[in-house]
Amino acid sequence: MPESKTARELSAREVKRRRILRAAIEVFARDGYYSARMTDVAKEAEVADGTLYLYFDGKEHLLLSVFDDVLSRFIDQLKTEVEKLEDPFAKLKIMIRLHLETLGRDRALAHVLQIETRHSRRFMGLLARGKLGEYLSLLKEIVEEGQELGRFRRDINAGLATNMIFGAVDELVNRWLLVDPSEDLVRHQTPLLKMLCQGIVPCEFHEGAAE
Amino acid sequence: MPESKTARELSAREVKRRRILRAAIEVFARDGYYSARMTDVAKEAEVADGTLYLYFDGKEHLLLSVFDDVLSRFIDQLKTEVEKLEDPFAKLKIMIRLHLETLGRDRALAHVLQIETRHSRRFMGLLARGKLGEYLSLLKEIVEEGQELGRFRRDINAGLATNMIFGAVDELVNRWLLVDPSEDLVRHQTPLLKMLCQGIVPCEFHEGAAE
Amino acid sequence: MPESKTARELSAREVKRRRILRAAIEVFARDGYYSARMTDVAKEAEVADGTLYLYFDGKEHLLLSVFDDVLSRFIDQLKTEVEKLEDPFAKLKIMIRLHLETLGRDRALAHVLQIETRHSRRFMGLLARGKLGEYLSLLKEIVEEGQELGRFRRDINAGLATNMIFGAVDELVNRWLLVDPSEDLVRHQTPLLKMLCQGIVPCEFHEGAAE
Amino acid sequence: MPESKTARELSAREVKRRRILRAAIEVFARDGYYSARMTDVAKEAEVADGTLYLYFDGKEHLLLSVFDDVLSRFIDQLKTEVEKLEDPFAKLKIMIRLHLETLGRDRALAHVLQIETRHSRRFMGLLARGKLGEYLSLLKEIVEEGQELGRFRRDINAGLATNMIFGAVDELVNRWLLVDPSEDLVRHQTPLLKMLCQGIVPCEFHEGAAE
DNA sequence: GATGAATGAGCGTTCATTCAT
DNA sequence: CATGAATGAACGCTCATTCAT
Repeated sequence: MPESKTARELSAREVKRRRILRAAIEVFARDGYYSARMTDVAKEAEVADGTLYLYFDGKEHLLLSVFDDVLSRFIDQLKTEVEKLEDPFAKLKIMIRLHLETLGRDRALAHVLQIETRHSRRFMGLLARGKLGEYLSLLKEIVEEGQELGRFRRDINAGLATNMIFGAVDELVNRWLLVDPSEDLVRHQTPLLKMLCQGIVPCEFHEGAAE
Repeated sequence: MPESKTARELSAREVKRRRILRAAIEVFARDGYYSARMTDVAKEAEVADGTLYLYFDGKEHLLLSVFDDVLSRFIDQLKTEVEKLEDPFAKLKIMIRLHLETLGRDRALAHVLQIETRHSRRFMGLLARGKLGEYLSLLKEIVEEGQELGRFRRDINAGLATNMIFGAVDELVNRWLLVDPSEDLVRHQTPLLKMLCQGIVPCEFHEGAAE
Repeated sequence: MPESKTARELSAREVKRRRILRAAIEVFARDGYYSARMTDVAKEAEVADGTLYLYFDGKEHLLLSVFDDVLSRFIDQLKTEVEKLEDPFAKLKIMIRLHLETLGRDRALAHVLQIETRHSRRFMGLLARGKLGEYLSLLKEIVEEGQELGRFRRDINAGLATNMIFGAVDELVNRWLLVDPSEDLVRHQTPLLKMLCQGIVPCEFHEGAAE
Repeated sequence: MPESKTARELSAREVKRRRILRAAIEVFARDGYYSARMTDVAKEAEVADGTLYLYFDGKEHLLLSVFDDVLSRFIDQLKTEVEKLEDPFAKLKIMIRLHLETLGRDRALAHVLQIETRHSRRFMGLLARGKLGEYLSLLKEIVEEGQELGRFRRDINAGLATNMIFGAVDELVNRWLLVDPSEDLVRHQTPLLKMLCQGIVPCEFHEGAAE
């Protein structure tokens, strides 16, 4: 019976699924996850309320699916791009650029990923152990590879470095969303990368600052 | 009328206010802001439900007050400590240490500040324009002062540096809360500071990485 | 058009109808009428959801049909057996025996008939005016016949006697379902019949008890 | 704190509780348990929707409470009356009379007890193990006492006799509700009692019928 | 006839907030 | 000031039924 479904049928289902996810992004971004009503998501997706539940297990699962779906595609893209490169520094550069580009071109999505998905410990725990963890692993691998090649400092903890890089980028997106909504997010890419690589203290003072 | 209150009366009021705030921290941390019920906060504070509204304007104001109250005291402490110091680098160091210490000694509080207060754009906007903004300004001033003195790189954007520093510390606290709950938060202080100052790339490669 | 159907076609339809009815009995018994979902009945009957509506007008009609179908066959059987007998007492005996046997061999069915079909006045009214009324009439006829022949007391109201007999048997089935699920239902047949016939008071006290 | 409640306060609470229970009886009787909406019960009781939940745990608990409350009072009354009497036959008589009188004077209540509370196995199980079980025990004790005194047949099973008596009375109430709504329920008391005591077969035929 | 994806009306329950005491 | 009983708006989810294929 499932075999009788043609590719076109499956695709029709997927199309509707995407429409619902997109609607969820818009509505969650507009009203906030808690204030958003499922009926409004349905309206935005132009389906009946009940239809949402044919595609997702409930409101929370819908939010989780937005996150996973987007991050899955993002990670796939990232891997493709990263594989083309040799230099860990270049890899790091492309990761930051794609991160900023992806969110910078879709405010609603950025809003949902940065804010609405972080509303509870339980939910953040789910994310951390899911696709987000995968993203961070990818980042960490690049750092470690760079350390092995001697391109990145060997005396730093790779996990901590990953943490700093992600924290800096993440916070940048937050500022963009909350404080400078009109600015161009990607323009910070180069200066941020440079700062992450070189630190904020000139080399001649590294000794003193190392203390 | 308020003037007729004696110091002891005011203090009694303040004591109860603090008790409610502490109760809110515990309950919000335990149940999450949205799941937490005002009646449970009242129970924890050992006051009647209605009494909460004699001290705070509502649930959201209570959360906001937790944030502001804690941050106010934190900022005061910070200013006192920072004023004692001359070296911008030392100032930065003390800021990070106090940040990690303050949250590291109080998980419930950390949880509320890191997670529960970030549930919506509107709320985060409020925070950013409030005490959090003050904290970030303080941080930025230190960076700028360091730049003027030549202790920090002059070719970086102070705002962006502030962003990076805060993002790294903030993310570190997040990881501690969500992933390594048993670890000691403060032990990352020195390595993180070093990494922020020196970057992740050895000085000899700075040219290449600066690109 | 219906005439053009061959016997085999009708039979195929009837087979599916029966399969759905049986599925309904199982699912209603397992989950209760209100909690039962039509989709589960369909699944149990191995037909599509929509197919149910080609055979029955809806959920309530399905329940009603279970009742009517089973009772129709039961009444037919009863009439056949009763017709063979002359003695009203023997007729009463066979009725009680068949009643207990039929339900005693099919818990799911018993459950649906005893409990699920009695959930509302409207529904019970429908039943009382339908096949159940027919069953009670049959019972009443036997009582009246017995009275005419002098085998049953003439000074009792036939309707009331019918009521007592049915009530006693019905309640016996209920106890079996709810309290003694493991017991053998039919073994009560003889003692119950005897009690219905002779009462609970010894003949010598009938005068005093008649009062 | 609870001690500070005066008798008048407790009574005020109890008064409201009763008002809600009465409203539930009316609404459940009118619309049926499943169709009845809590908001209508609230409206009938002239309280806010939420108030219902300050007195009862939910819709099902409300129904259960109707049953338990009424039956508790009924059983208390029954015990009082029964204690005054010596003769088991007289005790049986008063039980049947009170049963028919209590329900006969309150159709809505009768409807809820007879029909709406019997909507599911789970619910009937709850009832059987609760107050209803207590009522049946009381009845059984009377039968057993009568057997010991030789007033009731010693060769019958007391449980089965209890079953017959209750079944007959219960079914009588059902008929009254569903078929003869205008009739007087209590007028059947004496003939029913007589029939239960003497059976439907004249004494001279008892031998043959006993078979 | 058979299918099963889509529909959308319907409701029990929660809980922040109020206000009479 | 403090209390806590009462309020009532708000909404996620279910599932019987329909109908295009």
